[in-house]
Amino acid sequence: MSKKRDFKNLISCFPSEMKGSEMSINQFFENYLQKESFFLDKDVLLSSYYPHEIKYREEQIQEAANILAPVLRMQKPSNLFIYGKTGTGKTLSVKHILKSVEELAQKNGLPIKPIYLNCKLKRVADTEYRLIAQLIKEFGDEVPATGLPTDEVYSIFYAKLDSQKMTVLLVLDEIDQLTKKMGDDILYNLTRINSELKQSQICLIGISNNLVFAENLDPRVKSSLSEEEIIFPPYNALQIQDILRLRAQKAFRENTIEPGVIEKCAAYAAREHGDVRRAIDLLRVAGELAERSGSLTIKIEHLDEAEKKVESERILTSIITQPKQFQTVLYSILFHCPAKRSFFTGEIYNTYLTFCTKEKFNVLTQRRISDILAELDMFGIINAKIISKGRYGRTREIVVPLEDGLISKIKEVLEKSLQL
DNA sequence: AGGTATTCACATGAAACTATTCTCTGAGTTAGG
DNA sequence: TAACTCAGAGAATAGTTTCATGTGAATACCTGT
Repeated sequence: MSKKRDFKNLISCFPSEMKGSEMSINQFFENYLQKESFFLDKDVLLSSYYPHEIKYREEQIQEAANILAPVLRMQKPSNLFIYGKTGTGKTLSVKHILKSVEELAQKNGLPIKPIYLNCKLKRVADTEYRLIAQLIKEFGDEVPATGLPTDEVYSIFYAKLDSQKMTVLLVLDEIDQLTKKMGDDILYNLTRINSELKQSQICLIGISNNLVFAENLDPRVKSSLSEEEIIFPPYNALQIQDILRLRAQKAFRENTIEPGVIEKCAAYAAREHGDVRRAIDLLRVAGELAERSGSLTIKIEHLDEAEKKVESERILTSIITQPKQFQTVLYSILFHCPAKRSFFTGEIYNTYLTFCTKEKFNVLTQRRISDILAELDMFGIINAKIISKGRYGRTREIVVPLEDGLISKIKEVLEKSLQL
């Protein structure tokens, strides 16, 4: 995806009269090669990068390690629950611990199996069935994607798990997504697994970025799931600066970043509840933009530009991955934009109706549109606030917070996708 | 003037339905011995 | 008789519909001054 984009940008750098001439392409590539890149190692700034040390999380890691340590003596550790906003290093820290547990286990020949699953991944672990199916896969077996009763899958899993003595450390990342969709029966079943097993045991580690997640759980589940809890506080601006500097040192050549850039980048992220991932992403994009524009250093302008770009790209990608009806509804909203920026549910439903009849799409009920609007709000594409207009009813007041340029870009994308 | 009852236009919840994809099972069919 | 084919029953899942109930405050209506 991003490679494609890079390529497009490369091409658009040509003066148009040179396009198609082979000489100039060679020339261009040669120049490109000769010019020193900003980046020493771009991977450091990718979300897949795995740092050796995790700064400002020593305390939490130590605590988690204390709780999980009994596993090395083949005792069952308490189930653990980890809270913290996005980009506060939860996943990274847990993976870090898992890795060292795994290494130790391997060295000493202990039968410990750490498993990490992200419950948000669509079609991987976002339902009860798939979660168990994925676990079975971890044990090197396959189970059909559908057609089997869930209990059947459970018993296969039990058989697998109990076939030899072992301790499983099961990490469920974004566990709130699981219960949001399926209810907390799944968690209840998971916590009960241990009583079904004869020789093996399983220790659950739940990760959630919803701080009040456990509050609305079944009390039985809650007590057994969160025997221990760790909270990951958000990083403050200074800490983010420090982390960014560390990464930047590895990623960029010396003296490529102008003073103030890191500080501003950190400030952006601190504003977004201390999300470091976001900050790192921002820095990378700023670097790419600076390099492309031929600048010698990364300036604050590049950072500002990067922020816009990251945001609009986030929105565009989330739009194109949505189903047709979502796009249709969004198009109905944007239809009157930017002339009009605020709408009520009824208005949108009406434009949606006329639009659908005109294009011969099948029409959904208002009930469904209401849900779709709520979801669009969650994505941050629109701002929907429920207001009461007194005698004139209760409705969502929908505001489109996007810039005009982005709106027309989105419209373009939607028209292509809906084949208008 | 002040209080309360209504009323609107949806929001929100739960359950049921639809279509798709896939497995499992058992009856019927076929080919080889 | 073993192997193969194929239809039908059952499941999981995503997306949706149907039905029922909830809701905040501007207005209509009433009450007492």
